[in-house]
Amino acid sequence: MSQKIFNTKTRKKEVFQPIEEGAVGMYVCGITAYDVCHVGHARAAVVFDVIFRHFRARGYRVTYVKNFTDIDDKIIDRANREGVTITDITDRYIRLHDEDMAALNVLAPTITPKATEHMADMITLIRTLEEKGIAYAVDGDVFFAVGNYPAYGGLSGRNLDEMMAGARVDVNDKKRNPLDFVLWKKSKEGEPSWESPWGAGRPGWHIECSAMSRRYLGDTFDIHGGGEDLVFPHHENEIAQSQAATGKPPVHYWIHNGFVKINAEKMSKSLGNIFPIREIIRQYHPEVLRLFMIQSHYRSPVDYSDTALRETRTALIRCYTALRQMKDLRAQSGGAGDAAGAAAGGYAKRLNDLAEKFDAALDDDFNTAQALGFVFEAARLINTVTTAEKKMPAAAKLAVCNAAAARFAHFGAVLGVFQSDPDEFFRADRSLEAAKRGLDIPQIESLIRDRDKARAEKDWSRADDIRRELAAMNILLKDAAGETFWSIE
RNA sequence: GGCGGCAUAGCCAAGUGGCUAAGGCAGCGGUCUGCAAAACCGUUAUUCUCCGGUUCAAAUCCGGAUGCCGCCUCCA
Repeated sequence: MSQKIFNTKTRKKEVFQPIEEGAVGMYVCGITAYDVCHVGHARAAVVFDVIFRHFRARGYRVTYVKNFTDIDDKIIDRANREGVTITDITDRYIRLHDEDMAALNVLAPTITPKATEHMADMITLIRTLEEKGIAYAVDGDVFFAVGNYPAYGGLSGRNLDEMMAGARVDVNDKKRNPLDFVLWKKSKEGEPSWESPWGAGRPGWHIECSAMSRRYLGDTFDIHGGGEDLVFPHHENEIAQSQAATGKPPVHYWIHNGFVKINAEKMSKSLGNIFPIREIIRQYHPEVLRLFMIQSHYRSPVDYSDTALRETRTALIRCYTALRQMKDLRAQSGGAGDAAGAAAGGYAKRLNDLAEKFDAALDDDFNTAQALGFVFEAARLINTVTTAEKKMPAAAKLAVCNAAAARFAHFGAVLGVFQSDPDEFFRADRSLEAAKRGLDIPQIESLIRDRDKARAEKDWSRADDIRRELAAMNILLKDAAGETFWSIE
């Protein structure tokens, strides 16, 4: 089974052919470090994290580069407003970014370069373009001449004439063509600047990615990713710069993730509907947000809402419930179990089939939604064995659970979910929900103890009174063999 | 104005030429249970926005209509 990838450049699903057998070079546009990360960043991060994880699970050696843009107008604005240096700003938001990513179980990329640490690479690239007559300097600024690069527009499916007709381009007297874009920008008084052959200035936005991807992955590499909004102009310009400089196409496969909408509206500062990751995970377990992202295909738009997250939480609880049953069963009866018994029920084979289908779904353009379907089927299978199967011998159940545990470890490792111990997960979930509703956990647990006592004495009416009292607080009780399990809502 | 995408059950969401149209949430009936809950079983789209066409065969391909959305300006 070969990997397939939808390539933005050709708008087709293509069979992935790595440049070097068994290896993948992947560059993804990271954040501009001037504010905290929001749901949109979470989606991009999770999407490419799963791609990274899947490639590794399939045995590829992956070099995953994700940059930080740490010099930019927005950063300068913020630094000026706060009266601090741009490094104060970028250090702060890179740190917060790293915290958020860790919370979401996003693996650290192989290399996380910063623009400001690659000035020499950028200047070299711009000089090359200048020497080739594709860039021109005017009064300390350097522009890329789109007219001298005939393939311009190849990624986004536009051509120069159409764009000229569109006319929504900014007016700048220095540019020869309104569509020319800046490679190097002369610094104004008091702005951060770097020395260059064109005087003190700073790089344009697009050049950093051309320079850094080339530095770490070479003139041509396998995969370049980012949000769909980056297709034009950012990635279009990146291709133009790189290819004009090196004479080679920089990227074989372009992957772009879809946007997150908020309650069916575009997320924007003016609508005030930006949800920072750190705010969301105060309300929901981080795996809820993560599962929410992988429930749909990475290219479709997703609509974020509290209702959607609540439903996702219920689905995640379903999985953790299965994992908890499995854990309990394995704890009660240790050992290898009866493999023949597991095989007899057909369970071992079904688990095996599901695991194969799971991997195949991800091979097909990273279809996490489809893969998740098989995960839920596996969860049902576990529940059947642990709770519904009445006549199955314990040793056979144990063997199924052992096999299922290995499968779930794989699902979890690739999707980046199910990373908590089930008891830990429910504890965290209860405490989040209790905090949201202002409920007092020790008080709840004391009521449950009272009820357990009443039940032991077969005082059913007292037990039911307590159940009703707790139900009024949205507390749900589940009487199990030894103890009463509870959850909120 | 230019470029592109999407339309599948009450809701979310896979499926892109041919087995019974995944899966999740919600609902209903049952099993289990002191009562519950969870779990399991069954059930909820004879049909994939609409109209034409291609084909032995289409949700899936082609043409058209309608509706929604994104990009073209900083943006994951």
